[in-house]
Amino acid sequence: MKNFDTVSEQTKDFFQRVFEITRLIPEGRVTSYGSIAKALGTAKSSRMVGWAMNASHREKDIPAHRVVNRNGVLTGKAHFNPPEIMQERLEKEGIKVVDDKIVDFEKLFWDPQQELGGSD
DNA sequence: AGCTTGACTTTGA
DNA sequence: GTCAAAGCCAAGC
Repeated sequence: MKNFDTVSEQTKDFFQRVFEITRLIPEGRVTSYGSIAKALGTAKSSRMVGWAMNASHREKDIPAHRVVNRNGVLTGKAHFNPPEIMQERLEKEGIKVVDDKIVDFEKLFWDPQQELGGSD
């Protein structure tokens, strides 16, 4: 098991921001890597967000299962402890998942910028 | 120092 | 609508 202690300080800090937003995701809601990345101002590095989710395993309260790709597909399910956990947790929160895809994804989509910006 | 890989996104055909 | 390729940033070998 590799620790992310080898990553740069800047990257660690980046992870923390991703975790912070991921923790803000309400139950029954989901978001995409790109949206989180954009909320952080690094929309181009959506991969880095996914990478950060890998680091989320060393955290405990990171609802990484609420984070999917832009298609609403559970691309990262294979990276979970038991891969099936991701879908199970989503369904437990009231989210329907069919063929590793979230049903009504656009309706369940949660935009982090909406919370951070507070433009209401 | 250079090439490959990765929980992604966007654009072109 | 789907498929292929490029862009992107950092880590691993």
